[in-house]
Formats: sequence, C-alpha cells, structure tokens
Amino acid sequence: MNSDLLFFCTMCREKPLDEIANLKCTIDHKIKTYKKGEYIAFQGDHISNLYMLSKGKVKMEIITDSGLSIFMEEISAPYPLATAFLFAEDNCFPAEVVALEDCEIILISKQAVEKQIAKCPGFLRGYMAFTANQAQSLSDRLKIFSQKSIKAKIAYYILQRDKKGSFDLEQNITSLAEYFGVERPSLSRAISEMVKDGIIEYKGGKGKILKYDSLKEFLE
Amino acid sequence: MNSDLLFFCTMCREKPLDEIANLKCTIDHKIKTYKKGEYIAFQGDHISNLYMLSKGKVKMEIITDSGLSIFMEEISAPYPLATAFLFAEDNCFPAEVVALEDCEIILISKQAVEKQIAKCPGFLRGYMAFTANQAQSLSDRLKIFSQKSIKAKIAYYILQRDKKGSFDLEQNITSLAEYFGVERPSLSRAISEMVKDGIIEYKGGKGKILKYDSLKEFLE
DNA sequence: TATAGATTGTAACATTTGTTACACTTTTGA
DNA sequence: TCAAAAGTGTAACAAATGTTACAATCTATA
Repeated sequence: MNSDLLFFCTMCREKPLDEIANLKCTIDHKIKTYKKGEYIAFQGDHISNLYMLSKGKVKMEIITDSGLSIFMEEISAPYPLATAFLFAEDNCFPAEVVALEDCEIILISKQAVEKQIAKCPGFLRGYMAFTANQAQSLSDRLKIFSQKSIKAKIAYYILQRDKKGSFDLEQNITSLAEYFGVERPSLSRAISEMVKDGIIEYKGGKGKILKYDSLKEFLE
Repeated sequence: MNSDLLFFCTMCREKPLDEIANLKCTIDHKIKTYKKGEYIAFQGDHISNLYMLSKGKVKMEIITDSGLSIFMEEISAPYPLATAFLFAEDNCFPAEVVALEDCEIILISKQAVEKQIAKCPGFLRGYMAFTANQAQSLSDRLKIFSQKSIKAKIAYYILQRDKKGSFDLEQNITSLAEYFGVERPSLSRAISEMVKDGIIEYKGGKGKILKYDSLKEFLE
C-alpha cells in the first residue's frame, strides 16, 4: 500500500478503493522514517503536524515528572497519532512516542490539514468521523465502566445488544472481561449466577433475556 | 447573552469577547424553542444539524429495544449536543433528548457547518478543540477507571499531578470518589492506609509523595 | 486424525470494596 | 454569631471481586 493510498483510506473514506488508487495525493506532506528504538516524539512536544503512522509499530507512554511510566499503549500502522491533540487547546503530545519497529510516518502540517479541510469536504468528513468515532467508543466504554458491579456491566452490555430478547456478546469471555476491566473467572461466575437465577439463558457467546426487570435492577 | 454571541463563544474561541459581541452571525441557522417535557430528538433520529442548546436544560436518555432506560445524563445550556455524532459514521442520535425546562436550540445544518469550517479557520479550530477536549477528558477518565484497585487509582491520579513531590487533589474527597466511581468511605480508607504505610502525607486535599516506588507498584 | 494450544467453567479461599452508622470538622447563609 | 448543612474520617460487618488452580471443551494445524 503506498503512502497516498493509505492516507486517503484513513482520512478520506468517501471514495471507493479503486478510485482512490488512481488519485494523486495533492496534500503537502513529508515522510519521515524512524529506526527501531528511536523517539518519534517526546511528552510535551508541541504538536504542529498530523502524524500518520503508515508503517511499523509504536509505543506511547505517559511518564510522570518523577520519571515513572504510568500508562502505556501500543499502536500499529496504519493509524493516525494524537489526531485529537492537533486541534486541542493544550496541543502537546500527551505521551512519549517510541518506535517499536522501523517506522514510517507521514507528516502533514496543521496548516496543510486546514487547507485540505477547506478544500475537500470528504477530507473533513474523514477527519471528523475518525475523531468522532474515537470519542464515541471511549464514551461507550466509560458507560460500561461506570456500572459498578459486574452483573450491572453485563446487564448494560446485553441490554444494549438486545434483539427481540436475544443477544450476542460479539466477543469471547476473555476479551469481554478485559473490556469490562474485570477478571475472567469473575465474569464467568457472574454469568453463571445470572443463568442459575433464571435471568438469562447463555451458551457459547449468545443468549436470551428471560427477566428484563431483574436486569434493569442491576443498573446504576 | 444573545444567540449569536453564545454561538461564537462556544465554537469560535479565538476572538476576544468584546470583539465577538460586535460580530454579526453570518452562519445560516434556525432557532427552535421547546416547552418543558417536549421531545427534542428521538433515539435513532438521523442527525443532520448541529444542535446548540442555548437556553434551558435537557435530559439525554438511552432506551433499549425493550423500552428500558439504561443511561441518563443531564445537560445545561450553553452546550452543543451530540457534536461528535454529526460527523460520525453512524450519525444517529444515540439517545432521546427531552426538555427538562423550556429550551432554546440553535440548529445549524451539516452543510452550513461544513461551509463555515471551510470559510473560517477559527470556527474549525473551535469545533475541533471542542471534540478534542471532550475526547481527551473521556480518555483521562478511562485511564483512571482502568486502574483496578482504589489505591491504584489514587496512585495514578496523584502521580499525574506530581509537582516536585507535592500534589493537590483539586477537588474534595466526595467528588473525587464519584470521579473514580467508588464509594467515599472506601476512598477515605484507602488514603488513610497509604498515609499509615508512610507512602504519602495527606491533609485537606493536598499532600506529599514519600515513596515513589510503592506508588508505582500499585499501577496496572 | 491427533495433538498442542487457547478458551471456558468451576471451586475454595484471600482480599478488596461497599454499606451503614456515627462523631467530628468545616463551610454556608440567615 | 449561630445554626444548619455539607464534608470528612473511622469502624464493624456484609458483599463482591480477585486469585489460583484444575479439568473440560473447543480450535487450529501438522
């Protein structure tokens, strides 16, 4: 996948892929490469470019004043880095970015991004859709987390996916436990208890809701 | 505060207030008013306008297929509603919006928003800054929630605010407990134990970090 | 098909957190 | 200035969740 293509795929989703392949990227950009282990950005760096990770894998790490690492996340290409921060009030990198493999990054200046947004509504929609979807999934996850008990999380999750009394967890118990921020055996146990209490049926990732009222009582 | 002013204050933050006051709002918009109890939007409605709540207070409520309310949030003017969703892939209202008081809403069509964004970089920055800041605070909160134990949440929170060995909680214990999603006495107890163990000093919202290593051990 | 690896359910026990109640302090507003 | 309200720390006990271990099942691949 060449860089232009990648760029259009990620940021300008309105055109079909074959059409994109024939487009010439007219956006002013630079391409930088980093060797494994190199720093791509330091925490607190002013963000004046859009960073599109086009090849490789990076680690973003939040370091405190005293040098302790308190948060870490790995990101694989293709993915834009810190998109939200480019336009945020405090437009500094919130974390250090280190190349975990050899990486290629497409840099587009804030001015170029603004120019492109003004020129191409598709680019605007792509950029907005990206940050919007990101905010949306953060907010979804936060709603799950704000349910205090595991059974409440389950109730919230399956009620959201309720299709005429049936639900599909859409992922295995191990991942779901991680998504909920709880231990797998604890989630397993909670589901078992809800089945035993006749509130739901459950088998192999899918199930049925038997008592809506009981589920509702777990919430909030 | 007139509607134009409100609009510029919220979405176009680059100009000083006195300058804003003299501006004429050239953005194509409609103003709608709703009586207390009226529905402003239904869950699933297609979002084709930016909704600026300029007066009043609304309730956003997520209702499941089966009619259960599983999430609720109150929003007071001035505040834009569902900004992220206007450009999201699934651009439907995620919740019902009901007027809790008599409300006024400024409606700006997606086309008008795009036009304005293309025309006025300040508007773009305002819009982006808003969604970006929103995403940022969601993400901050999610990091706290993803720390499993209360002491880990405390450790993460104060390390983030560490200024040369001192920290300031910036809010009272009651609010902080709510922010963490735990009970107040539980938070109180956890802090007391950390003080007793000589890990931190604490008094009236402020404190000092005595053992960085012990704090670090709580994380993740 | 056979087999190694991943996923799942379950159990017993340890640990953490929630719950409730109360006394004490600080803040607020009349 | 005083009384009421809000905020705080603490304790004892209940409840929920984590931890660890193991066996059963499913899945992918040689």
